[in-house]
Order: sequence, then structure tokens, then C-alpha cells
Amino acid sequence: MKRPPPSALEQAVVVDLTAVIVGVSDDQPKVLVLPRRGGTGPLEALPSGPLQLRHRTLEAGLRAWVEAQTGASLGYVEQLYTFGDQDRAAEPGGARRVLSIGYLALTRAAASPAPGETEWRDWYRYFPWEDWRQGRPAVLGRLERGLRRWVTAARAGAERGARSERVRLAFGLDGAAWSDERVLDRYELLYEIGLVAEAMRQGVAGALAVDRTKLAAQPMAADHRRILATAIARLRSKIKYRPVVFELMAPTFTFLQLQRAVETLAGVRLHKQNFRRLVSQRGLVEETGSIVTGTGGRPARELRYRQEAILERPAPGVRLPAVRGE
Amino acid sequence: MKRPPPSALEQAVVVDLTAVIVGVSDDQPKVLVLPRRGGTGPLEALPSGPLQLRHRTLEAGLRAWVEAQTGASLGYVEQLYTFGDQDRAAEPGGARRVLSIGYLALTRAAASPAPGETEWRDWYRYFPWEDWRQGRPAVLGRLERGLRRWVTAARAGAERGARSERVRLAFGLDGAAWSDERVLDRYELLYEIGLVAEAMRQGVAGALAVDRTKLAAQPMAADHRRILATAIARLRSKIKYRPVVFELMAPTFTFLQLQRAVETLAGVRLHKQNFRRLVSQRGLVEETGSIVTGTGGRPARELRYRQEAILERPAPGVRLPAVRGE
DNA sequence: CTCTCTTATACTCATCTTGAGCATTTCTGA
DNA sequence: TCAGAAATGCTCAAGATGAGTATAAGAGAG
Repeated sequence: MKRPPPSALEQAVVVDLTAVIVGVSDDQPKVLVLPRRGGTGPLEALPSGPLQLRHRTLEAGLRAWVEAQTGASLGYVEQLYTFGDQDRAAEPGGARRVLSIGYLALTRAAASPAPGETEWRDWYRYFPWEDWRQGRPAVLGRLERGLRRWVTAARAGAERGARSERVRLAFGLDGAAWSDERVLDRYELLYEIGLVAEAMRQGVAGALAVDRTKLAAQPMAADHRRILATAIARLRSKIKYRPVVFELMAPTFTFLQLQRAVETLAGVRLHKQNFRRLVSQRGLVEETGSIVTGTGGRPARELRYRQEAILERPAPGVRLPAVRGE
Repeated sequence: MKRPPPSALEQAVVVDLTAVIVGVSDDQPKVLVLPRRGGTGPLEALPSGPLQLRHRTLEAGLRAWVEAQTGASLGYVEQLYTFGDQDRAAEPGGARRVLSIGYLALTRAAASPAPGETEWRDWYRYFPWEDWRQGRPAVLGRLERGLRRWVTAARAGAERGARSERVRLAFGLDGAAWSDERVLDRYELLYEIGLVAEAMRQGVAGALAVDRTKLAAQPMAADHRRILATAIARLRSKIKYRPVVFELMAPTFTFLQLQRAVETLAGVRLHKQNFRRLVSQRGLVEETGSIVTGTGGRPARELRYRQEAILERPAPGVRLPAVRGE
């Protein structure tokens, strides 16, 4: 076994625990950020901190940091991904390797003012092309030009074909469908091409020399926008097969409020009657018996989440055509 | 911001990259293991090695280790999860914290003999209760007794109710449906109760004092069985919405071979005609034009995977009831 | 007090998609 | 030549979905 003695080639490692704390308010998806942090310049950052000896588990460490930095304690938490590219998240000075473990946390607290020095920010501020609720977002036009320039910059042939397919799939061009879940694919592609500010900071080879002000959307510190993209992608995917939306809702709500929350996260509009049918058929909610007025129209029935829901069915998900015994 | 000076409370960290390399042969799901490794006793381990300075990315580090330990180079690779519980994967001596990042790799090579000192092992050897292809596995009977004992060991009331629900859901008892994807839930529950050997090693509080030979199935080194459970769960889930099976198939195959591969991974039997309909409707395969004889019956058409498949549709997945403009 | 706007709810309907089988076809081996 | 084992083709009844149409019932404007 070619296993060298430990420590021979190893490197000092700092493990950074980073949280994407999501909430919904005013029909907008919100994420908790630290507006700026000493040293990193005027960039917004996600709450994070290094793993320490006293943290028994990674998740415990994350919860401790978030509590220290925001005063809020987290409910639903889920690990997302561990990033560790040497050239995308080096420590200033580059002495130690930085590993960042990203987490997604869901909270109902976005309606209240953000605690401490934090702010709730609309996540589409960082990813304006992801919001299709009002139809195709305008930014996409500008991005598309940059993307096509990158495709044609390749010599015709295999490389160009590959680039073209990648762009087509990620951004739903030339007849391909837009997929709300490819948030990370899109961000990574833009990074690679050099269309986001983070790429310029890290000096990506071939980064387009575009005026900073024209670079796509609001950047974040370190690789935090990448982690946020991962979180959005995961949440958009999960919302379709697990009842996670309810983690973001008040204890009681109406069908429309629930629908708006889902639309907000998925970035698309849904068909009202069918959404209602879907939710009630799945048995995910039950009526409280009360009626909510002031909806701007006919009063709505008040609903609450049915805890027992998950217990009953094996949780939707795409099923395989199983058979009993054959 | 309560961010202490770096290094104050930090701990030396070793990052271990661990690979679950999966293949299918003889209608069995195989995983590549190192039969035993010096120091860790007679336990089987997954290929793994520490992250080093020379590894530009985590995935590159993993590939390098696997190549060094097995001589094989990996194709499809996907990060699974990062484990870092202090009490489940301490270094011998406990001086440094061990973080293990698990990866899932898929290969067509399982048909060939395992390279180097490695062995291909049927994964149901470690999780016999996960194989429902021949109907409900017999081990479940024995496990069920242990599970129910744990439930009734709690004082009646909230705690007992919670335990009961957890067992019911994870193992599909008392009317709940068995879900092929809850592999990790099941393993974690067994660990917690003390029904797997790993729990005894780590001295889980309240681990049932059961004769070692009766503990559920074959254990592995460190937390490798936990990582394997994560891999199986992920693969079983992914197979339903991404065409990953093809990474495990030979370049050409028949419908039945494809079906057997899926059954092997999912651990269930499928309805032949419906499986065929599903696969062909999705446009995932195309006929090569050849015919395969020696199938034991009527000859079958030879198929190959259609690369273009993914490009066309937005990849199945459960859809939300979207609407155009409203 | 009535009319208009807006949202909430009820239903309908034509398609698709699924789960289960039955019926044929075509090799291999006894 | 026949039985057995697959491979393929089709059918059918339920359900799930996508798109609407039709009412019902507050809030405000006038």
C-alpha cells in the first residue's frame, strides 16, 4: 500500500463552517448576510467561523458560530457541500489551506429585523437571472451575449460544440428548457468564463476584460456566492420532494401564502388551482377552522402543516416501476 | 462580531478522502475494499488517504489516492458528505481531529478482477437488510426484535412514541412502506441502538450487550460503513432522476441487463414490461441494430446509451405545476 | 348601497402516466 | 418436435396533470 507516513506532505488546514440562512418575507427569498467584514473589503459575507476543538460535531460548530454572530438559533440545518479548491479560497497569504463546509438553514424569522450586525438580503440580488416570476429576466439578454462570445471564441469543432451544449443546457438557450435547479451550473459557468466579479479577483485565465460595473450582479466575499448558489439549487430541488417549505412558513397560512413562498424560492409562477389541488391531495395541510380576511378578495381558509403527513406515504419522489413478487 | 483570533481554539485537522467505488457484476452491486490494513485490525476499509498540499482540488486528491492504492483511474465521481463527529472517527490517540470527506465513484470495471490488494465485495454483505430482491430479507426479523426492544425500553409517553415512529418509518414496520432510499437512516438508527459492531467499538451509551456474532452484518474500519450507507442512499435516489446507471454498464447491453443493474442497486425487483416502456419512452437508449443471442430465450436487441438524451428534456424530476404567464 | 376588483374555491375535461397483465414470438436444450 | 425462458407487443383501468371555466365573497370607490 503506497500510503506515506502521515504528516509528510500534509498541510495545515482551517475548516470554515459557513451558513446559508434562508427565510421568506414580503414574497422575497431572503438570506442572512454580514454586510461587510474587516479586512475583506466592502464585500458581503455569509455567517461563518472556523471549526474548533470544543465543537463535538460539525453541525454543532456551525450552530455555535451562527448563534455567536447573529444571536439567532437555528432550526432546520442540512449540510450542502465541502469546498476546498486551492485557488478559489486561499487564506490571505496562502499559508494554510481553507476548507469550507457549507450548510443550508431554514428559518421563519426573516419577517423580523435581522439580528446583530446582520442584514436580510433578497437572494436574487446575487443571482438576478434566477428570478423568472415576472417572465424571462432582462439580465439574461446581456449574459447571453457574453456566453455566445465565449462559445464562438473556441475554434470550431469539438471544443466549440462542447461549449455550445454546456451553455445551451445551463441557460436554456436554443430550444432547451430552463431548469430552475441548475443554479450552481450557471454560476460556475459564468465564473469560468469570467463574467462574475469573483473570477476577476482570483484571476481566472481568460476572464473577460469587462468593466466591473457590467459584471453580473452583486458579488460576495471569498467563495460565498458559490455556496449560496449551492444552497439555492439544493433548496429548489428539495422543495419538490420533501415538505421543507413549511420550515419557512408561519404556523398558520393560506394556500396563496404557501404558493407565494414556493414561487419565491423556485423563481417561477405556478398555476393556482393546480397548486392547491397538489397540496391538498398530498395531505400536507389541514384547515384550522378559522378564516383569514383582508386577503384583498374573498376570505381564505386558514391552514396549518400536518406533521403526520410524512409518516404516511413513503415521500413522493420519482418511483421505479416496482413489482411484488414476479 | 465575536470572532476570536484564528488559532486560539483551533485544532489540528487531518482531512481524509474516502472513496466508495461502485460497480455491478453478476447481478450484484460491488464495492472496492482493502481487505485489511495494518493497525486497524482485521477490518475491511474503503480506499482513502489524507488530503495533501499537492492536491489542487479535493476531487483531484481523491483520484490520486485511488490511483495509488488501486491502480485504477476513476470516471464518474461525486462528493457525498463530510463527516467530522469527534467521537466517531478519532485518530488513534485522539490527538488530531479527523474529517472524512466521502465520495461516490462509478465504474464499469467491476467485471474485471480487483486491482492491487483490493477486492470487489457485494455491498449487501454489509447491509443484508437492504436486499429485497428475493422478498423481505430474513435478517429483518432478527433486527425487528432488537428495534422493538429499544422502543419498549423507553418509558411510555413522548419518548417512546418518537422511537416507535422512527423505527416504523426507517424500517417500514406497522404498515409504513419500506423506502429503498433510507439506507443511512437505518444504519444510523442501528448504530444508535448499538446493533452494529461499530457502535460497540466506540462504546455507544446503552449499546445492547449482544454477542458479537449476532450483531448485524459485516462491519468496516472507522466510519466506513457509514460512508458506504451514504453512498448507497445517494445512488438509489439519483438513479431515479439522472441516467447514472449507464456509468455502470458496458457500452452495449440489453433491456434485461439494464433492468438487472437497476434492481441490483435499488435492491428491489421491477416489472419487466413497464421498465422497458419507461426506459424507451424517456429516449435514454437506442438500438445498435445488432441482436444478442444466448439470452436463454428469444434473442434481444442490443442497446446503447444515447448521450443526447439529457440534452433534450430538462431531466425528469418531480415538477411543480408551472404556468406560462398568468 | 351598489358596482368593480381581487382573491378564494369548485369543478370539468382532455391528456398523460402508471401499475398489472395477457398474448405472441423466437431462441436453446432435451 | 416440444417445453422452457426470454423478449416484445398491446391493452386497460386508475390516477395524476395541465388548462381552464364558473362562482362566491370581502374591500373600497363613488
